[in-house]
Amino acid sequence: MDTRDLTTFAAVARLGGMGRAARELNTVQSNVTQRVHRLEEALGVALFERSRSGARLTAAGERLLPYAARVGALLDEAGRAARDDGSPRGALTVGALETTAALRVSPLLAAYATRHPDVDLILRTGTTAELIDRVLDRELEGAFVCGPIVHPDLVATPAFEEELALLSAPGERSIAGLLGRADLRLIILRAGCSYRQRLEELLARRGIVGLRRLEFGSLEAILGAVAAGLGVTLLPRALVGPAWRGGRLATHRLPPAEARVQTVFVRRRDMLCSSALVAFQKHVTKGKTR
Amino acid sequence: MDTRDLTTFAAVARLGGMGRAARELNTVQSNVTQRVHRLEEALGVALFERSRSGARLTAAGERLLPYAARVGALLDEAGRAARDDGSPRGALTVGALETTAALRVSPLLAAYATRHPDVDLILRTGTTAELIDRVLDRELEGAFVCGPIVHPDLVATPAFEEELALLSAPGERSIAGLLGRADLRLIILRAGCSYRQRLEELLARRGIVGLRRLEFGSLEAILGAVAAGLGVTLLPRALVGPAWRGGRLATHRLPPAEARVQTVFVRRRDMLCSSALVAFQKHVTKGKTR
DNA sequence: GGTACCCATCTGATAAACTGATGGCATGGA
DNA sequence: TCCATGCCATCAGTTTATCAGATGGGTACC
Repeated sequence: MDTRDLTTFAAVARLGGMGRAARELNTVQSNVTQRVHRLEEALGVALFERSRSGARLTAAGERLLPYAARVGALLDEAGRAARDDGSPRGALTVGALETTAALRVSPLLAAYATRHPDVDLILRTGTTAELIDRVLDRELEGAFVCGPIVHPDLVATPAFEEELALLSAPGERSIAGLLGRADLRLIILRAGCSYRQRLEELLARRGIVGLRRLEFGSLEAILGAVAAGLGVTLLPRALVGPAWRGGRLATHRLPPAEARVQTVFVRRRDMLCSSALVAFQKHVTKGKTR
Repeated sequence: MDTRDLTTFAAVARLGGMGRAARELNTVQSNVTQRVHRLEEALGVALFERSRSGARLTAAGERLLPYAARVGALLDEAGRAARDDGSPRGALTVGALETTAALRVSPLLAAYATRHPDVDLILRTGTTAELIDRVLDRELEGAFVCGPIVHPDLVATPAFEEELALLSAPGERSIAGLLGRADLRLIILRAGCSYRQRLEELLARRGIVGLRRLEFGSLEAILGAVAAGLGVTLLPRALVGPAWRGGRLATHRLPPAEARVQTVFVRRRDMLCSSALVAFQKHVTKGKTR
């Protein structure tokens, strides 16, 4: 069973046809047909049901498909393991929540980049759910997400602890007074944001439901909107930097049980830790205890 | 990275030379050289240190080697998964302790063979340690061994419960009297036998250490030796069948804490369960509750 | 009854792998 | 010292595998 036969097989399965797979693989249809045939002959089972509209996986094909991906991932990992001589280098792709990226990761990356100049750092941002999907798909070696995370294929290590606070325009001093306003609106970063859910739970516990939502694409935009009196938001308190302190924003502290949120670093349990990643995790831990 | 490149690489690593690998792979040395070269070029690292006496793995080669085995195992498993349509067939290779094989597995296999005629059953015997090694090496799909087994890569399910008994030649009625004899010898099956250790622990608790040991290759030989008065042994009580009951052997029952031993069925956690194995485990469970 | 799209098959061209021979090199024995 | 041995690298010729492109059969849809 050849590696390329498997990737060809996977492409046919994914695209639902040999011709389409051929186009994607930059080859011709007859070639794909031949590879699939050879794979079927080697296995002794039919992998596709051919029809006028393309090729559909048989039961045997369905069983084989996950292995194609696993073999590919394993070969990838083998290459990285062989190349990785213990000194961090190459690309390190990690993910982070936008808030974590803004608040914690920048200084970390700066120190890391200085210490390990041979590593090309790539930082992707997204919501907890998006980042976890990407870690599971091996697009990211790891990610900072909103904890706690319990997943059989993931390892989570505590990285940071944040204190969330309600932010509003200045003027209202008490949370109760703030939340009592009829025209209250929630300002959130994006649809799947972990803090959005926390904010809604927090309000629900106070009997407030069904509020209007405003969605903004960046943290600065959110803070600006809050300062302009468009609504309230829930964000790490430390995120409100000096530029926003001087009376432009009001920060309402919450009881510890609601305020504290842990940011964890997750990675696939079965995936090789590159030296670059090991060093990165060391930096994170060092930064935490410091 | 090609599959054959990896197997070639593994052969060179194992045999310590390209020429030797070529002989094993039924090809010529120049070919092996070429494959290794290509692999090294693809990875960008040297995998072997060439010398007059052969080829030795570099650090990068050491890191790559385990992946060669893993990829091979995964491809194997992929093939079996694709072929396995849910109805048990093909080869099923399991292991068992000699005592378990004699006492429990034979009737099980008979019933299983009748129920699933398309399965070629292969039973290997050995000690617990040997069998576990073979399961870990994927030479066996599973094995009956002496429990309890705790291992991160293995799953163990209880299969049988045995009552061990001290066996001796007739004449001595009490265990104390039996063990008090100065010329006492232990008769054991083989070096790594799990019951041997239990027997020695049992004697040690009674202050008896440093006894002579006799080693025999088969259960029948052991029972014969015991009957002939050569020494004592520790075996499942049920193993002493009718042929040995009529006064030729004395069975000394032990307190439950020492007598009870559980036989478990172990298999690799990460390995595909073939339909033949699933059906086999079902038979085992059925036999247990019956 | 075209037309479009699908897969299977065939054929010649191209690329890759394989074989066998050769050479360099170090070692160990006569 | 010299030869035999065993090792790997390299090269050239052959065989094999892979590829691209064309063709044909089949079905669905217009």
